[in-house]
Amino acid sequence: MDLLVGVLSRRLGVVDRWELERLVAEPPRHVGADLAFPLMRFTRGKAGRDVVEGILGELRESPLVVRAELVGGFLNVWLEPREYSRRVFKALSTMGERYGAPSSLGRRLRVVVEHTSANPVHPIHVGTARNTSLGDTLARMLSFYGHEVNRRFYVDDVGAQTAYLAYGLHKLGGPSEWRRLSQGWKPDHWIGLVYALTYQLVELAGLKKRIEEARDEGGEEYRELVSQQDRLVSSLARLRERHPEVFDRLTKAIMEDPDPQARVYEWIRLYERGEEPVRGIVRSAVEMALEGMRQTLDRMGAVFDAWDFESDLVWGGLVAEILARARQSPYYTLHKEAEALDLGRLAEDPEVRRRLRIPGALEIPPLILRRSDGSTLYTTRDIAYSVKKYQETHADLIVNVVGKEQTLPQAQVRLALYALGYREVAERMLHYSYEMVNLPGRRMSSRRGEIVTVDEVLDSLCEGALGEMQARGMDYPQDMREEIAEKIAVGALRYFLVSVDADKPLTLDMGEVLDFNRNTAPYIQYSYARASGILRRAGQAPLEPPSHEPAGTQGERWNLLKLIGQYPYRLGRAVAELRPEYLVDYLGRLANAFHKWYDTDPVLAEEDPGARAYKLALVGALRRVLGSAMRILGVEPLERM
RNA sequence: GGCCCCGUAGCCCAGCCAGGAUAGGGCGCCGGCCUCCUAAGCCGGUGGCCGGGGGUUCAAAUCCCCCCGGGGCCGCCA
Repeated sequence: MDLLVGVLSRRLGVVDRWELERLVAEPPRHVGADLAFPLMRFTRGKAGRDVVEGILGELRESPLVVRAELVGGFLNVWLEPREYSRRVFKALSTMGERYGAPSSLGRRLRVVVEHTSANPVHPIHVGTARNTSLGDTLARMLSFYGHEVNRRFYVDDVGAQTAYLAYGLHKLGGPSEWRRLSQGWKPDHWIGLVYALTYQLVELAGLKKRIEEARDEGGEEYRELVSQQDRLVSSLARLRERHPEVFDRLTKAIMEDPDPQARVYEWIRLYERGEEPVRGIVRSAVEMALEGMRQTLDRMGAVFDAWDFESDLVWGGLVAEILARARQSPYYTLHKEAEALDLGRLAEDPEVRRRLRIPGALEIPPLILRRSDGSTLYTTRDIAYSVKKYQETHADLIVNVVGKEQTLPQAQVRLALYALGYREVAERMLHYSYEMVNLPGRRMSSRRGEIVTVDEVLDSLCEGALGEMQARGMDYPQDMREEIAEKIAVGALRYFLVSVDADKPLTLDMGEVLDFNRNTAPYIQYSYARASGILRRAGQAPLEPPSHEPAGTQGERWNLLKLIGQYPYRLGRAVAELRPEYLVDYLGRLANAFHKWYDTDPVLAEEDPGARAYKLALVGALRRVLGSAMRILGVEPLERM
């Protein structure tokens, strides 16, 4: 690959290696070559003939090439397996565990990856799990590649949701009483229940009032309100079953409150101003939720360098600073009496759109910064947060893993930053968007308390893995079986969630994920376990580069070797384009090539000592590459399964 | 209504940005392979107007235009 790109670059006068590298392809099977390159676009006209001859001549001189020819505009190259093998093993031995990463990075980038940032009022659900899987995988990819990565979780504790939660919790007593009531519950699950109950009860109280008022008039509106009430009541009835004591106490307390809705709105403002006791109550509530969420994130293998509280941006004055700047800005405007930025004009500049990656013809409505009651909006605080992320890290790239549905607000944040003079920040921000995760036949709603949590999904996957092990008669001790099942479950979920283009909606069919159907984490883990088994039985240190390569580096063995040699390029592309699914695709191919070879060419039964040593080294190389790519994807390599 | 994303076998997906060889995988279905390194594996078979139409090009799944279908966004929510 390096050779080919080098020769092409010289002969074609193309300086951008990346441009050439991306075009190097796998030739169709009927050709039988090892590498292919579409030359036709570079060699139009007669002048091309000399260039082609030059390329072919130079390639043929290399010890790495046995054959090179031009067919139908394609440059096809056949590699010399022994020489190729020598080079791959050399790279493996010099790079060691870092094989796959570049030996010298052009420039080590500082990258912020903000991900997950789930609302601290309920457990993490499967949609968020996609965010976590993508974000953590991107971070691992970049970090393995040699970049400096800073992983951040944005705690969205300002606004209506935490106010509802805190208001409800307050009605139940203080933190010690919360602990008592949540005995036997995972903290975030209990929090999620209290949040859903509080939200619906407050809603119900408001509804009752409106029904009272509309009673005399009757008619369509009245009937609509009553049917809304019926839906709420039946939803509440389902929630009561989960925890009758909490339900009864909350219902009593909230219904006694003359105007719960107004109380909650008041709490939003009080918290934003940082006033006690609301401040303390909200913080304790959020801490409790985070405690539970952290357990789940640990389970998924996602760790963070920083937990940034939204409220700190408000209390610390950064939000006020943004507002002050906005008032000085030519884009400042009043939108129906609320302070706003009119970014439409700025967004018309094609140069700005390009630099800030504003999609297509996306129209930019005015961005409200502050409600008429003086409280700020999420997006306003997000502008401040972006500034903070940059000020603390001076990152070259700030990746925000945020759902697709926030495309507009994300674009508004970048434009606002640009308009307010934070141009560097704006240009370095990347909205890494991903589509929703659907569940067949279920609509999730955290307000109704109807969500499918990551914990449930992992438990269920764990059970499935245990069942499979049982069916296969694995006689490992119980605790070992459970440990393996857990690693399979986490791997299966993470692998699945990053396996398809983030732009595509994903349907998480529990049956399908449990099926472990093909290019799945367990398939890869199984390959790793197989390779480990061979090396274990061989009882020797793997990856000693063989003193000589035996003849017969061909067929399945050759395919496997070629794939192992491709790891640096595959990983390089995945990192450059931030596409973890490339790695998933690669792992699937690699594991498949190994299984094919495994089935046709025994390692341990090989009688020729040189050949045996070589095969063992190949297994060792495979195992290292598998392990490396798996760890990047957050899939635990398993010695046995 | 405006805008964004998606549409490739019965089902799921890669390829599209940066056009090139006979459009690749997987699941499912049918049929094979365990006296031998883990059968969560391997082999064979089955299945495609690449949503539809037009255009650009020597060449279109890929680029442009129109249309259809699915999802999302357009809030003093997040």
